[in-house]
Amino acid sequence: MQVTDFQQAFILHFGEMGSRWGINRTVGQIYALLFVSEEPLNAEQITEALGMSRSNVSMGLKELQSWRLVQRTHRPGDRREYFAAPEDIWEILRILVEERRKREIDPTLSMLRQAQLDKPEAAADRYAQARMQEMLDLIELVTGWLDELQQLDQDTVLQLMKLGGGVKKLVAAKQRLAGKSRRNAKTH
Amino acid sequence: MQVTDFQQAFILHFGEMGSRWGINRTVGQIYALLFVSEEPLNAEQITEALGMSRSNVSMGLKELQSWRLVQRTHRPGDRREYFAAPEDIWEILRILVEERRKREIDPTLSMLRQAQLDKPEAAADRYAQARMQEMLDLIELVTGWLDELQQLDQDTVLQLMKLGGGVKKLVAAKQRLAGKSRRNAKTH
DNA sequence: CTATTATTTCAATAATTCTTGAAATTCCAG
DNA sequence: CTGGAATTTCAAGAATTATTGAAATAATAG
Repeated sequence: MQVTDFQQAFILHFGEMGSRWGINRTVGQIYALLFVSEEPLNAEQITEALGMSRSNVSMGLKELQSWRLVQRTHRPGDRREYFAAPEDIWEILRILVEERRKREIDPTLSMLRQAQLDKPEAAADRYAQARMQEMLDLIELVTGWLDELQQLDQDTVLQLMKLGGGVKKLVAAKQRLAGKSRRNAKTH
Repeated sequence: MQVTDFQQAFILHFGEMGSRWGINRTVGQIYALLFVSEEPLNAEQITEALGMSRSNVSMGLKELQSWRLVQRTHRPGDRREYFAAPEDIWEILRILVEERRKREIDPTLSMLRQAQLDKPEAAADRYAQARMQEMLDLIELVTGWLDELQQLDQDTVLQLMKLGGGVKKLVAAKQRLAGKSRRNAKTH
């Protein structure tokens, strides 16, 4: 297996961006290669295409699997494993959001929730706790919303995004309706 | 300056998460300290509170400034600089989104756009180009939408997020209206 | 100006992360 | 089973990144 110059530019870019994305160069390159390859590739092919060691490829694939970013397949009469990026790019985005959230946000959520169980005496600590509460509320709001977006069908999300700033009118309209029907109800 | 145990838990957590967030331990700790401190702090206070070297604090503050995540202030009759995290946590989120986008996404957007200028002959390259186009379209859709969200006033965003999955009905309603008014118009 | 304090830069070294080849393990056809 | 191919693990070395103290620079009070 040999990569073309056209593919190479993409692969090298992903390798270099890798460090900013929290993966290493190897992992970035492997993923880029799989992403632009029409057919699944086995480890040997990846090794040859990228010019890195076989063990490095093995570790890189392992990491990509822990991210759920590659699918494993087999060819009949061939006991080697073949790897591919998911075909659907929305699926890739969904997985990325989920995994990054699990690694980069959830641990902090736990810590922030834990901190709210305390009942600090000192003024400095009470201020700190209030700040942490603000952070916790914001993260819960945003991640909760992402959860709901993920439940939606793709077309609704697409329409919402294309709507862009136009969503303001819709939300305003909704507010008026809600206000009307709640005029005699208890607000919370 | 000395941090309390309550603050310490938060600071150490941010230090450890730093590597996952693409900043180093030092920078994470400095930011955490500023975030939970009611008053702005000078470099000397930070050094003492976190038990790291003065030069490390200087570099860390420099990096946080490049992220626009700290504000510099002065006290009358004191020529030292004082640093603080922005008061408004939405502002912090907005800046984080902007800066991460600038560092983690924009370079890739450029590369993907560049790749679309090619007119590859080989089938493999044509497939690769199509995949890059898919990626480009998705990133442009999402970042374009984030841009529009940032233009909106905070209350609208808050309402939208609280709406959660309920946005589906709204979008569907909007679709019906649009369909009606476009029935005799050219679709694009 | 000058002395003193505040801040930054920089080169060294400490710490961490990445990459590799060799060895160990797993897998399966025969 | 057994032998060889496929894959993973691991320890060592390479490369990168983080941290520090010392020196240089900048800022300002007197």
